Amino acid sequence: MSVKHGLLALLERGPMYGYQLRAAFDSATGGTWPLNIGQVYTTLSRLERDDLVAALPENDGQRPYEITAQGRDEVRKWFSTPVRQGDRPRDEMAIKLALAITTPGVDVAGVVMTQRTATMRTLQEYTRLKTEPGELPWLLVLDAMIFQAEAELRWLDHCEASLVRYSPPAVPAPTDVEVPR
Amino acid sequence: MSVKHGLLALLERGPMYGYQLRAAFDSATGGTWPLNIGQVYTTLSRLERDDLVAALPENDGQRPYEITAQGRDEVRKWFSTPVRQGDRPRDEMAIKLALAITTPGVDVAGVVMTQRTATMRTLQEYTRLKTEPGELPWLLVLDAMIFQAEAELRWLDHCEASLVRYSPPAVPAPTDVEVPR
DNA sequence: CGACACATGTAACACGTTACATGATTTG
DNA sequence: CAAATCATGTAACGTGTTACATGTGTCG
Repeated sequence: MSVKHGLLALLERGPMYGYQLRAAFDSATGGTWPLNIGQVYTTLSRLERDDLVAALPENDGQRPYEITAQGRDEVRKWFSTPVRQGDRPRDEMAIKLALAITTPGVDVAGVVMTQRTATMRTLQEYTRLKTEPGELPWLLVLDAMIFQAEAELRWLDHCEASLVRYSPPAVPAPTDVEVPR
Repeated sequence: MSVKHGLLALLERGPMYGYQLRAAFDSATGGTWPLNIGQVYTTLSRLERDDLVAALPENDGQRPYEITAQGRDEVRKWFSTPVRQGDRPRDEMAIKLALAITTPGVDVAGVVMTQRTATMRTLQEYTRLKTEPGELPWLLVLDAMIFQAEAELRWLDHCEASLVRYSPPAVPAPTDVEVPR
């Protein structure tokens, strides 16, 4: 529902057409989740169908939309309702790890390490982006991504530690035992 | 793709039928993202179509599926490939906040506060669940949720602080100024 | 002119959710 | 027997992605 409500919120600033909406969305979120132009049009059609936006007369090949009263209601509701845990999509990494543990023949530590490397790289890229100038909304989005990536790293480390405790190494550490010869 | 790959990974333990798969998935993830039974069947059909699983002969009204060699390949690939930032769904809260800032007439601090309360409650529930016994996979999933919620809380506080700096209160704090009477 | 950006749209597909229909088995 | 649980499946819908088709305007 992020795209639907996002476009709707953008239209509260005034009528806009598809391309403008995409540009505005991408700019507000700093291009973190670039919007496919095709989806803008399909979403606008659905919003129009539900009477949340209305098409204005075509002009110069451009087809601006304006938000309706019902659309404004929807936006107000969106902003005043928190995102609940149940609304969120499944956390793929959490699922992957949970299943990796109980799937025979999977190198769980490897899975953790691979993800750690990838997330680390992502975090570095975000940190680099932080040094560049930007508007407040985009800076906060960036911070959200950074906080999230840091949390994932902490979690991965925590998992690594738990796994060691859970399944001690199959091959014991070498000791000073007499070897028959 | 979490469901598709999740079911596939479960089938590596041995053939299972729909109901078993749902139970196994829910148990592994501690019921955090309960699986709709309808989706299990539609997903199984698609997996069968793609030759990642094969249906075994029906028995007692139960229709178990077994994973194919191609399916095993897919699972191996899933476990050895990290979840990239671009794979993740859009962060609805981040989008909401970014747009709230630039949408006229929105009480941004209110949006932050509402979310903070909701996330706080969620975190408390997770902390309570932590005190109950559980298997390692589910405990780690729970930890992932906790780390995530904590990160969101930190982010929300960070946003609140940034917003104060960005737009100082319209009504200045009361001072000891002479009031005409 | 040719390439590129702007602009709109459609079709097909993947994934996920909900609701519904159907039947077998178990249990109070 | 009636209700609940187990078990399978289908249909319809919502959301999102990709690819494709089409046309206009601008600029080197």
